Amino acid sequence: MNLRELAASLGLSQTTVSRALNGYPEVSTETRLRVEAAARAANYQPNSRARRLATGRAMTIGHVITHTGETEMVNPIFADFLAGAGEVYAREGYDLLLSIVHEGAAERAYRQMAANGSVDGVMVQGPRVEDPRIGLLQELGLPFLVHGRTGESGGYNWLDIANLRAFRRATEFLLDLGHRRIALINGQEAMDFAARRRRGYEEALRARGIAPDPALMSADVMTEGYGHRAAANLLDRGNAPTAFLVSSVISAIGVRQAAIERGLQLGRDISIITHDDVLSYLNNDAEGPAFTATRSSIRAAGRRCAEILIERIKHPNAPFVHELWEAELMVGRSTGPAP
Amino acid sequence: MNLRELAASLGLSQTTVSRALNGYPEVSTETRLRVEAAARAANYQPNSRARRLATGRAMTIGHVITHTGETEMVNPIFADFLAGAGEVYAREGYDLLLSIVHEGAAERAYRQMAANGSVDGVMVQGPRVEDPRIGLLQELGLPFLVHGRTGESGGYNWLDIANLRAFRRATEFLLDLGHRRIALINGQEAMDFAARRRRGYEEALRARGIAPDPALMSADVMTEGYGHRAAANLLDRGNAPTAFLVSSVISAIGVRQAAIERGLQLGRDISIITHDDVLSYLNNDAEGPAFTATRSSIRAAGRRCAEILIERIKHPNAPFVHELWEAELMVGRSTGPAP
DNA sequence: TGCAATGCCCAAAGCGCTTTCAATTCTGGT
DNA sequence: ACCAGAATTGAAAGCGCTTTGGGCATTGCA
Repeated sequence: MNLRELAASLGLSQTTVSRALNGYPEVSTETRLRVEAAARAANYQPNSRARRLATGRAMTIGHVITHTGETEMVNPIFADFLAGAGEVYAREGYDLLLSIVHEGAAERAYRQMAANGSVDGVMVQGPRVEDPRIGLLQELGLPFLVHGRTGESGGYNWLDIANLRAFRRATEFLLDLGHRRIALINGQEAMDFAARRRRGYEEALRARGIAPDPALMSADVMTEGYGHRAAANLLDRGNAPTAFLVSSVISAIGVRQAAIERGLQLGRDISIITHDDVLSYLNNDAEGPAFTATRSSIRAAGRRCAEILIERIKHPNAPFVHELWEAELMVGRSTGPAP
Repeated sequence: MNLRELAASLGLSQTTVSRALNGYPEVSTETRLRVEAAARAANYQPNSRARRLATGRAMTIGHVITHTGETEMVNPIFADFLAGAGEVYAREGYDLLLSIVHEGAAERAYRQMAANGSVDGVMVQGPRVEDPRIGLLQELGLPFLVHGRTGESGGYNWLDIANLRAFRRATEFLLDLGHRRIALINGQEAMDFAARRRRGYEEALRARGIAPDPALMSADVMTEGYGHRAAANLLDRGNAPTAFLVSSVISAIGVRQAAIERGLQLGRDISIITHDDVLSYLNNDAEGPAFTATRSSIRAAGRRCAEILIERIKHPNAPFVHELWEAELMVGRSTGPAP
């Protein structure tokens, strides 16, 4: 059933039927009701391809997700972020076009989306300290929103969590507990969030007169194995750290495992603070938080990011939106006074 | 730049330009080369909205992912599955339309995709033993492929792993090591894969004259917390199991944690076998597999599923494809003789 | 040389909507 | 009874592409 047939069956023009269904005012209430009833009865659904061509809007938002490096790893937090954003898209009538490509192919993916007209805007995730995507998208004139931000955080919309403050705060918390040798198990520091977290960590140490020790810091893609490996190395040396600051729960699980294998008890012999994105399948909250953590829901971020992006698409010339979310510090059972 | 302008700039008709770019034979090689060069120079990209309307094909595949139950959990294996499928889609020129909805809203999502014409086919993941989606999609006449299968596995395409055999094999492996009290920490048994795994487990036990003990079996959404809780309960009772068979690495991490908290050493005091979907961020292989596991890459499955689905879209009347993959049993450090 | 078969290209008709512009009918005010 | 203006409705022109149905040269064959 298409519009023409529906119109014919009602003895009306396509124009009127289209207007009635799209809520235009110049249709009498009586006809509108008749049209709506008929549409429902016939289970009429406007053809989205035709509508998109006619309106020039794609009613679609693009997410380009890159997998990193040799491991081809897909960051698992994307699933929860997408779930949050997807909720809002569905509510607002937008589709979500997902493109998972290797890092090097991202630029082509964006260019294609822009030239193609298959999306009205794109979501940018996991920005690097210097990220070519920002400039590219500005040049392409495609509305976009960055979850996170780059060093240069001026001329575009972003939503970020206060990574620096979160990690400074977490470090201070450990310092207050008497820890002096605190390790940082960070994500890749080319990523903006990781660079900020490191700065927060270093600032807190320096403020107490402790010089950051490069030997206590590592940075890599945040898998469980990486957490395990990095912690094992540190714990097996002389002068091992008494506390770990870890950038993701997944890596923190590896760190915990390394500690346990060495007979160390969490919260007594060793302390761990992790950043917790509140992933649904790694609930840190189950029976009281296992890990002390800086916490901020990635899913909630996804929701809000979608809202801001849609707002931008509707009003491309509105002033830029910058939203900075504080992470909360949740005290769990993985921290305690320095031994 | 659109087709008309490009054609005008070349002094050719739209027809010829369109044919030249789409590889139709009735264009002279000379003109084809001229057209291709001009298109490249002008960075011409056909408008996908117009093309879709004209061809009637959406060149898009829909994935409807449901989140389950109260926790609103998004199964993390979807990210890797999508990455695999996405590779193939990109290669074949298809887009991936992702819809993440609450379970109850899935039917509407499918109906809309079908009525709307926004996709050429859909991928169905995580089927239940009886899954209404199969019948719905058959009725809607939308090409689809099921990753997994249902009890009724006849009239549709699917790709599945041999869940029953994998878990029978794993159980036999534990029995051969002398274990007699083996716990099953399964996924929700309304899900087809979990039901089959349970049958494999029970078959293996019965074949050795051991009656399956309901007290040793549990089934739930496979989070880390669930694994921890279930294992803790079993270990704290009298007559605790000496081995665990776990349906996902994430839950297995919880099980391991519970064991360790009780001073048990993996592979000596307690054995764990898990199913490993080879998630990129939970590499079980890092420095020799930590867990003994039945293993099958979800990403490889995603790739193959995409291929089969696209094949189906191209040839809707081809005979049904059923592909059953064996999972391999990888022996790691988490299993040993019964104490 | 004549005629059918190719080869190559074009005009125009869709695809199924939205939207502009115009026409018609109804009002209310005079 | 007459007319401006509001209220409704329709015809038709796109949106930018693909594809059908020719048309005109050129070639191959008798």
